[in-house]
Amino acid sequence: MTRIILTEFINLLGGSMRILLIHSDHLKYQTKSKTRIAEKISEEKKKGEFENALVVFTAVEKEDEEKPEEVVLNAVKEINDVFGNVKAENIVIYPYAHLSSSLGSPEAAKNILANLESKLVQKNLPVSRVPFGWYKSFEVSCKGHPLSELSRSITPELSQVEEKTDEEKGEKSKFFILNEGKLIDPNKFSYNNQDLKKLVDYELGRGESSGKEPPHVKIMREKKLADYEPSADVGHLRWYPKGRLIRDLLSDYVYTLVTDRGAMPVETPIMYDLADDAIRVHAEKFGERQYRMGGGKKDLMLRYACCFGAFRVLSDSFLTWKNLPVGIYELSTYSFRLEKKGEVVGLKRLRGFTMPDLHTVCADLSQSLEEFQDQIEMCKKTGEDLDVNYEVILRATADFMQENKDWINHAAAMIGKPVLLEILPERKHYWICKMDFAAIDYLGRPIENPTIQIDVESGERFGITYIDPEENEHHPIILHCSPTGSIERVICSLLEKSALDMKEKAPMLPLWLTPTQVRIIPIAERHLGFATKLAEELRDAHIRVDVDDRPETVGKKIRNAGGEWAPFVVVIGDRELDGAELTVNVRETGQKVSMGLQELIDIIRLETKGMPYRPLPLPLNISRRVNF
RNA sequence: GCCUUAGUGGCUCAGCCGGUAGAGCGAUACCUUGGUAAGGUAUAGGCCGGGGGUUCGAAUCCCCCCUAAGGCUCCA
Repeated sequence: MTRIILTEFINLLGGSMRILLIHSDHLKYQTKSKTRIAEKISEEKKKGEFENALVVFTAVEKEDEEKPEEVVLNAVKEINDVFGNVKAENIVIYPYAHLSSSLGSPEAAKNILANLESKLVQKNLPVSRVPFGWYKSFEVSCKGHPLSELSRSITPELSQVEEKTDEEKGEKSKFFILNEGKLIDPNKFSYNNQDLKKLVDYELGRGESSGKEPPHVKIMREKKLADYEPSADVGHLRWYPKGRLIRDLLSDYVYTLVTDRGAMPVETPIMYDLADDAIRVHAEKFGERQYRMGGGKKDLMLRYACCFGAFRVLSDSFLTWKNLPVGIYELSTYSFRLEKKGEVVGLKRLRGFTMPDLHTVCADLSQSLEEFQDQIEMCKKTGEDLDVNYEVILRATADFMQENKDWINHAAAMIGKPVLLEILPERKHYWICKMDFAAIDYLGRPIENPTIQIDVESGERFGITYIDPEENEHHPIILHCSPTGSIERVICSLLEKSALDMKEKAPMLPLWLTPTQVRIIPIAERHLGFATKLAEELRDAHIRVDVDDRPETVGKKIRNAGGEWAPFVVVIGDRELDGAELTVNVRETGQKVSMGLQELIDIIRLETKGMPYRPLPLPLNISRRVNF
């Protein structure tokens, strides 16, 4: 690992002292033989071992010879800063010529390093220096935390330290609250909406952490929706019938939502050949976070979204201006992202997840902006249908912002409440503008759900073209949109919301997503026949119903029905047998209501109107049900 | 990936200065045929996360690994 980083680092050429800082559990070295430029050392310096050490691999370059004092001062400052941050116990200066391709003279280097050592000693720091000019064997074990590997170029300019980590950091984004066309400093905005405040706090990196477990994890297991699968990789779930039902209903929902608006469903492979240049370049942006597959002759990666499949379909299609805009939709069962282990949590962050992915090909920017607005409406609608509150972040590059101020204002106004606006100084990724919708979880942290992005790179990269009325070829602009965000995160949001509700009322899922909509409880065995007949009628009316036929007390069966969040519970005894109305326990209100069967059917039909339906894929009788 | 904490019947947990593995819920059987949030009795169920070590003896002590939660970082 260390070797890889060293090699990469050498490629960052320039002129100035090069240091590579490794916070290590231990460093061990042993001198082997002298070179011509070896410094004289005592016997005890010939080997050394250090625990919890900040190892400073250092190369002195030609340029440093001009202003050695300044270089040393700046290096001392930098090393001291990092030392304080990582809380190491030792500092070890390790001459490492291979960091530079423009080395200074050995004499100058020896002086600078010795000087560096003595300056650090003056600051009472526990510093040691490894001998210069010897061939040495060494062993270093890197701790691996975020600050444990840093590389720096130290220049002679006073207190100017050029930071060169793996990721070149440019200018920072600017954040505003955008409300009714006005930009307001997030720190000065008076928040009526606590969810927006939580989102802003989190985005600006000052969300407080309560150290609690997100409640949806417990609920998803308790309700037998899903569970971890220990025999798979971390972050891959097994889904039980009730969870699978909810997933299927959500899939049906998004399918209808997008196809109603003209998108065409496709299905594409889950793995791609990295020999394809476009795929490789696009995939490289995802860096370490891809699942790779070897085995055969090909180097394959598992898809992290449907982009590749959609782009390949589009680039092989013959598109004309008459076709545009055109949407291609796919539900990625599954998408794969090799998230870091510590980042994987419940339904919120997975390595294998299901993402509705809509790609819309637009002729030009103005067409894409129009489509974008339609998609804002679509995303808003999902929040209403799922009964989840979204807060919105609008992100744009400075250029885009400049040229499309009115549109930005209009897009924000469509949300109908203040939104967080991030302005990026320059384009970092493939998009120039995106809108993210986030639900806020029980612990006040965002769950990133729907998203819309304007992609200005992929058209060209993947060779997607269309013909305009004059028969000229153009690369289109492509919108990426997930109207709900990943199916798992939707369920996550619903469960987190129910945990919040629990403080005030009985938690439940939206009626159209609830596995058991009506639970029928016969009091004694002689009521079972009537109960079953009733259940069959409800089932024929496309209502998910079951019968608790177990020989238990009514009290216990009521309690169990509550535990399953059944929105309607009907108790059947002699009174009902005699033709009286049904007594229905309504979970939402906690009331017992008398009504006829048809009335119950109508209530449910009305509340689930326009939403997808699937039958309950479980035995009608609870006694026959598998306990997962 | 790193730091911290945890892993004991299906679930929630007790036991943990080493000496035969416990409870409640759930499951099964029987009794009870009941009217709105746990009826009664009995029974079964455990490689104490995995591997190695220390010891006459390990759920318990030590080391490594796996898994989970929290934190750091990150979701292009």
